[in-house]
Order: sequence, then C-alpha cells, then structure tokens
Amino acid sequence: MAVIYKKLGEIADISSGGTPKRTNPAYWKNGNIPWVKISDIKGKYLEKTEEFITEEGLNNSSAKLFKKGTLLYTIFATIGECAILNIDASTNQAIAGINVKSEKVLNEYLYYFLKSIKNTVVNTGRGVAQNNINLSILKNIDVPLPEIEVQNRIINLLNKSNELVKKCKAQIEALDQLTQSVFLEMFGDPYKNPKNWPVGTIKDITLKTQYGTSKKASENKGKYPILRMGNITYNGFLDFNDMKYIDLDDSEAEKYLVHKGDLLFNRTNSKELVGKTAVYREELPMAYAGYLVKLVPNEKANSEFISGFLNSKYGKTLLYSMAKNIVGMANINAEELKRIKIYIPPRDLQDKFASIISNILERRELLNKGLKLLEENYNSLMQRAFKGELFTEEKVSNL
DNA sequence: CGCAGTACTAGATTAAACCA
DNA sequence: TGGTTTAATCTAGTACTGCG
Repeated sequence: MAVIYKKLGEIADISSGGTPKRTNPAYWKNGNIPWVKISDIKGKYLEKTEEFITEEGLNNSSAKLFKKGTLLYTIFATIGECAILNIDASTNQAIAGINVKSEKVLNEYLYYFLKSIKNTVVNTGRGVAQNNINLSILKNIDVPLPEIEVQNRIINLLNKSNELVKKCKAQIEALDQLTQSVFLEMFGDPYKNPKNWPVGTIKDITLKTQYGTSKKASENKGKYPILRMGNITYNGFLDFNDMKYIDLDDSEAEKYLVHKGDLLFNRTNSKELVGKTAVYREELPMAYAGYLVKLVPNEKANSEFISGFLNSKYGKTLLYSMAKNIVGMANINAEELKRIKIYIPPRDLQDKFASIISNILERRELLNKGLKLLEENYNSLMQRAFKGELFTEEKVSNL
C-alpha cells in the first residue's frame, strides 16, 4: 500500500513572528511572556527562554503567541532547527510556528520527519549575508502520512535510538568528570594542598617554553599540520578536525614542532578561553601557531599532571582571574604562566596519574566510536522510517 | 494598508595578523 | 616574545519593499 503524502501547509497552520521594538522598554521590561530566540532551541522540547516580552509588546508588534505543543522551526540564519514548545511562548521572525490541525498527524512524528529532511531544507536557503527560507517553502514540503499506529511506531523507535545516543554521550561526559575526580583524589584540592606536597611554581617543573610559529598557514599545502587555538577544546582535549598546513625548514622544526608529552597553552583569546591547555598525545609531531605556547616539562613533572592541574576547576578559575582583558582580547604570556603557583607531588605519583588518564582515554576512544555508530544508526533509521522502509501498513497489522 | 519576505545593520565572539 | 589590532564568522535584530 502506498503511503499518502500531504503538503505541510495542508495539515498545519504555519506562521512566523516578529520582534517588538527593542527601544521601547514597555515592550520588554518586566514582561512575562516567554520570548523564544534561535539560541533557545536546544533539544527536542523547549521548556524555557532567556527573555520575556510584555502583553503590550505582543499586541503592538507582529510577535505571535504560540501555544504549548506548537512545533518551532528556524527559517533564518540557522535553518532547520526544530523543537516542540512545552510552554506558551512568542517568537521572532527567525522562527516559524507550525500548528498541526489534522488529527491524522502526530506532533512528535512531524518533529522527527522535519529533522530527517533538515539537509534538504537547508539547501533551499537563499540570502546574501545570511540564508533564509520563506514560509511557502515550508508549506510546500511533502509529508508522508502513514496510519497513526505506524507514526507511533516510528516515534517509539526514534525515541529509543535517540535515548541511546544521549546515554552514550552521558557516559563520555562521566569519564571526563572522572579525570577530574581522579586528579583530586590523588593530589588533593590544589588550593588547600591537604597532602602537603612541596609547593613551587610552574617554572620549577618546566624545561622550556616556546611560542609557536607566526608563519601564515595554508589550507592544504605544507609538510606539517599546524595546531591553532580552535584545535584546543575548553575541556583540555585536542580536536584535529579543521587543520591547516605549513612548511618548516630544519632549523625551525626543533622550535615549532610539538612532540608527544608536550603541553600546549593558548595564550591569547577571549577572557573565558585564555589558558585552554591540552597535552599533545600523538606520535607524529605537528606545528603550532604563535598564539599557542609549548611547554616542555622537566624531570620533576609529567605534562598530564600539569594539564590536570590547569584544567581543574581551581585552575580554570585561576586562569580566568589572571587573564588581562584589553579591548575584548585577553592574554596570559609565558612568563605569567610560569609564575603560577603549583604543588609538586613526586614524579612517580604523577606518572601513575598519567597512566590512569591514558586508560580513561582509551575507554573514551571506544565510547566515541560507539557514539559515532549510534548516531549513524539514528540517522539511518530516521531516513528509512520516512521512506516507509521500516514499517508498512501490512507489517503492522500482522504484529 | 497590513504583512510576509528579505536585504541590511549590528553585536558578540573567535581567529588570525601585525608590529614594536 | 608579547600584546594589540584587525579580520572573519556567526547569529540576532531592524527596517524597507512590494504584493495581495
């Protein structure tokens, strides 16, 4: 039996909102009507917003009030994000509200369907500086409409698959937390130093520091991949997606290559991100850019320990307070980095910590691979479900 | 004349280049 | 090396324009 298709415009009312004048405080001050912006759309359900507008603002602008249960769909700048309203709220013109009016369509079903065609919709976007799609594109989308029972099956299946993805992410998150708690357990609170380790500065455990190369990197040409600030994550990992390349002659290679066991430190960035620190754990050396500092520890320290220290809550707070914030950019130079006070536990204990970390990282790697599979599975289920490959009317009636 | 559509403006943030 | 300036990018918000 062929699945019936209907236009989204036939099964739902679709309209977008508009922003009340920001210059009129009467529209915004002390408002109690939730105001949804694109950045509020994060998960499947939208529970709360950052801003609110007033009754007056709602009535004197093209802002519209959408009821709980409305599907929100972003149509401007960031296209194709989608969520189900779990509260009554108003939106701006970047977000369309889709109100299902046919009882033959389940809200969640439509939600998953819209997610499954995101790429197609995004590609229809037009615009000079920013892309946008208009409401008629939305209204023209063909929606496959199987029986409610089939819709329910699809919803359940995708919910389950999505749940697995979420759980896996939570496990990875937990492992990252574990790194922190292992550090605290082994060495104690860095501020109180309950185990009375000798105290010194980072300088005492540093063999040398070196700024990276100021050569311009190229998109694809060059002997070495080059690490830039974006490659260090806030959590202290290296992200090798989005690499550029560079050539170094032999005399520069020594200075501007980072080797396994070295520490990388981001000296310039916005105040929050200054001091991002990660251990370089790869076998093959890479180049690194001038706004990163390479720190090679001496015999007293293992870079995993220093990284654990700087990535601890204490370390993050300290770095934040140290960053000199001038015209939006903040700095911590190599000298300041080396002046940071740090407790110095025995080297063998630090090495033990490093080997635990390496175990955790292995497990993390496995989980990441698993996560990738789960996500692929989720996406492929989504695609197949709406092509009618998973459930047909006959199959359901036989079950 | 109201409203949808979209070009334009602007702010926040991040990344990279520059210069003493 | 170190710090400041500039560029790029991403996203939110405003305000015309033209159509029904």
